Amino acid sequence: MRYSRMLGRASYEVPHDADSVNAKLLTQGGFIDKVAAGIYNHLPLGLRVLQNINDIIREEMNFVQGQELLMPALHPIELWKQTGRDKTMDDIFYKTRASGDRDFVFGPSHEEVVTPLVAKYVRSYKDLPMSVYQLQTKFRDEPRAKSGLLRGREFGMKDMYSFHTSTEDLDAYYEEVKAAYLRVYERCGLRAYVVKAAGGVFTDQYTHEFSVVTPAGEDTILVCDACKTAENSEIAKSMDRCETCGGPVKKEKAIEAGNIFKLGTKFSEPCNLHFTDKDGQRKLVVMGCYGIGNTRMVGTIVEASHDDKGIIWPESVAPYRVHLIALAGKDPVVAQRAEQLYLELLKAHVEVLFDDRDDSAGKKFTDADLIGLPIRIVVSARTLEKESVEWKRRSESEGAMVLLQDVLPKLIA
RNA sequence: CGGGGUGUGGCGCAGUUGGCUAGCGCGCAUGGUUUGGGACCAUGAGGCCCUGGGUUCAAGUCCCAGCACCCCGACCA
Repeated sequence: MRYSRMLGRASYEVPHDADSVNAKLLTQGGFIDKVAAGIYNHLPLGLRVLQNINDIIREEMNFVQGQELLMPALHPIELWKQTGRDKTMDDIFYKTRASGDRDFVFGPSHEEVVTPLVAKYVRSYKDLPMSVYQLQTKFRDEPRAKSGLLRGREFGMKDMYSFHTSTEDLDAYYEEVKAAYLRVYERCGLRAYVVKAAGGVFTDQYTHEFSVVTPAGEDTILVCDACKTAENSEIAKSMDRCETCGGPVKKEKAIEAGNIFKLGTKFSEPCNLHFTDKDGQRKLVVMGCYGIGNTRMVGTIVEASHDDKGIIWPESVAPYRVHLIALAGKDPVVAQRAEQLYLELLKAHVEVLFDDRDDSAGKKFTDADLIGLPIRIVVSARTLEKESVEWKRRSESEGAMVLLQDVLPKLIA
């Protein structure tokens, strides 16, 4: 991508309403744009990050036999009346009235949609277990949207729902998903811990949260590095030994980046989701649900991975791998060699952002640091004297010269 | 939903006890000089001063109401 053509540009001015590191850096870097409190445009650069995260999530959900589908964002209120959550979740609904005075809500979650859906197809124990997921936009009228992408009123979420013949089967699957979640965070460059949680509007018990350690976190957790588990400090007051393995614990600030619930028959009952078991008896399907806020992940990664100059994207989610900078000035040869290298990388399908603007070196370096792509490659008169480029990683302070002819092999290797 | 703060070109801000043509920096456009860590000079474009009422000869400025955004609480992926 040519930076001169891209929608969204780096800015030195800090938005006056940027209330957190992720809001500030993502806005200045041209990744997101605020439309209203908790509602954002995901610009081309930001969407690429989100898509990379989505790809990782998809791979891990597919690995645990999740099947991707897509449910609607608009729900007839009747679906929610079935479970009574039209009342209990009333305060977070965005509602709308369609012609004929029919009421709809913008889905804050999808149990009320997925359970009747699955009930249309599941008849026998032979149809179970089964699990489906989607990447969808959720709408929740948060009393206080804030912190950039960390708490929105409209936000992206991967929600998966699993269906089982017994609690034992659910328990086993739950552990598989827990492991898959930890892989998602690890692949996104985050240190996450499993935290036992108290539940919420979804269920009374059996829930775990995934907390990512970062100073910007709102929660304080007590973590155990030995077994990767943690306790919320509100629940486990002055604990100094890990409950699970007895190892030492330490206090950390953390962001909740996902959670999983054992729903049991809470939804299968009101939604009439039954199956016929081996013994010929009609029984309720046992359910679990599993959520990761994918848009929140974008913000979380920035909170966890930045310095005073800007974002430092982990390679796995970076919007482009290479930031190619041409310091050509009025020298047509430098411009041409940089252009040549850009085309060569493009042809080899290297994800490259090419700063082809007619701007000073300082501005280009500053912008590159802000945007935070993993590898910065500079082509200038100085580097070309040695038939080379300067190659510098965002995570390191010093670069090195690399021969032009070695650039592509080094990237592909 | 309680308490506090802010609203002025695209962005960040200033604007005196109400007063005359609403400023500054960044960005943008044109020309020129520059080019390895946020370049410089010149010229120029761009403004329902959040909205609606009111007070006044006169409102960006004062009063009332509303809306939006931010902060602190209660709630959450």
